[in-house]
Amino acid sequence: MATKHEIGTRERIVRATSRLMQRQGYGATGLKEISREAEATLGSVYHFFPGGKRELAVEAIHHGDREFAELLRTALERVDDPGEAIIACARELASGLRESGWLDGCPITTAALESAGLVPDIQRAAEEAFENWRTLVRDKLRRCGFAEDVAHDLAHTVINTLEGAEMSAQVSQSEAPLEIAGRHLARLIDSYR
Amino acid sequence: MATKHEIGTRERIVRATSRLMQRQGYGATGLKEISREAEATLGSVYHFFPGGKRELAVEAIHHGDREFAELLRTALERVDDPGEAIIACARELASGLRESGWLDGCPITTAALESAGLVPDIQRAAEEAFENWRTLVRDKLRRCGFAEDVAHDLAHTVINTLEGAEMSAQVSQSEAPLEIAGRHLARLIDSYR
DNA sequence: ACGGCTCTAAAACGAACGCTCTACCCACTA
DNA sequence: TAGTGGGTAGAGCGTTCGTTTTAGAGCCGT
Repeated sequence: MATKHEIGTRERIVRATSRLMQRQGYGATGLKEISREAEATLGSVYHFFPGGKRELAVEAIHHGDREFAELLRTALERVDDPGEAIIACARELASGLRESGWLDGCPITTAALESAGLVPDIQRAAEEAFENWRTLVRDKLRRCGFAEDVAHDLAHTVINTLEGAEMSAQVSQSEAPLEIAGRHLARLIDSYR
Repeated sequence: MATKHEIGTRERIVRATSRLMQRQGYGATGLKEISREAEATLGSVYHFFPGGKRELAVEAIHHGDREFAELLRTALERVDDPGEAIIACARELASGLRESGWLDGCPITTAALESAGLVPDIQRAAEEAFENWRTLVRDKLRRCGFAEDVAHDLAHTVINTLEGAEMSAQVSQSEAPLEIAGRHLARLIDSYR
C-alpha cells in the first residue's frame, strides 16, 4: 500500500463489494465492476480472495453485519427506554435510506434472499448476521428487565419488522413504513411490561 | 398451442419467470434458463415479450402479486377474528416455505430489492403489489370495526412484519420467525380494540 | 547487490449473457 | 390450393461474465 494511513486495498475491495451488493445484490454485481469501484485491479482481488466471488461475498456480508450492528448498538445505548430506543433505530434507518437517495437499504438482505438455499456460504453468513442483531436487541430488553423468553421472541420481531419496513420504505421511497414500524414495535414492547 | 385445455406458452413463460425470480432474483435469472424451464424457445419468449427481460420481469411480478394476494385473501376470509386471521396467514406462509425446501419465499421481494432505484418498471410493479396486499389487510380490519387511520397503519406493519419474518424464516430455515410474528401481530391488533 | 516476498497489472480463456435474425410449421380463410 | 399470420425453432451477433495466467513493480533483510 502507498501509505500506512490510507485504507488498504483489501479493505477498499470489501467495502466496494458490500456497497454494490447492498444496492444490486450478489448475482448482478460483477468482479470487474467491483475492482473498478474499489480502484483496484482484478489481480489484487484474486490475490486477497483466492476463493473468488463467493469468498469475497461472504467477507462483504460480514462487513455489512458489523456495520448494521454498530448502528443498532449506538442507538440502543443512547436511549434508555427500550421502546423509544427501537424508535430511534427506525429513525436512524429511515434517514440513512433517504440520504442515500433510497439506494442503501439493509446491506445484506438482497444477497441473503438471492442465495438462500443456493449458496450455502452466503446463507450461513447472513444467518449469523441476523442472529447477531437479534442478540443486541435481546440483551437490551434483558437489561430493561424483560424475561428471557419474552426478550428472545421480541428480538425476533423487532429485527424482522425493521427489515420488512426498511424494504418497504426503499421500494415506496417513503419513510412512513419505518416510522409506523417504530411506533408499533414500541407499543408491542410496552404491552409486555 | 397444441390444445386449448393445456396451459398456453405465454402463461408457462410467465410462471417459470416468476418462480425463478422468486428463488434467485432478477439479475441471476437468464432468458435461456427461463425458456428451458418453461419448455419454450427463445423465439417464443421474444414473440410474447418484445420488450425483453424487463417486460417479462414486470409481468412475472404482477403474477407474483396476484398469487400472494390470493393466499392472503383466502386466509383473511376463512377466519373471522382479525388477529387469528393474521396468524393463519403466517402459518400459510410458513408451510409453503417449508414444503418448498425453504426455496420459495415472497415471490417478488428479491427482485424488488435488487432493482429498487435502478430499474423503475420493476420497482413500480413491486410498489403496486405491496399496496394491493396492504389494502387487503386494511379492508379486513375495517370490516372488523377498526378506525380508518388505525387500520391503515396496522396494514403497513402486518405486511412488513410478515415480509421480514418470511425472509428470516427462509434464511434460518425455520418456521419460528413466522410463528412469533403471527403471535405478536395478533397481540398488537388486539391492543387497539 | 541480492534473492525473496507481497502486491499490482493486464491479457486472454471458455462460457454465458441479452438480443436479433431468418426460416419454418401449421391451422385457418378464401 | 394458395395465401395469411400467429407461433416455434435455433443459429449466431457482440458483449460481459468469473477465472486463470504470466509478468513485473516495489520493498525487505542480509
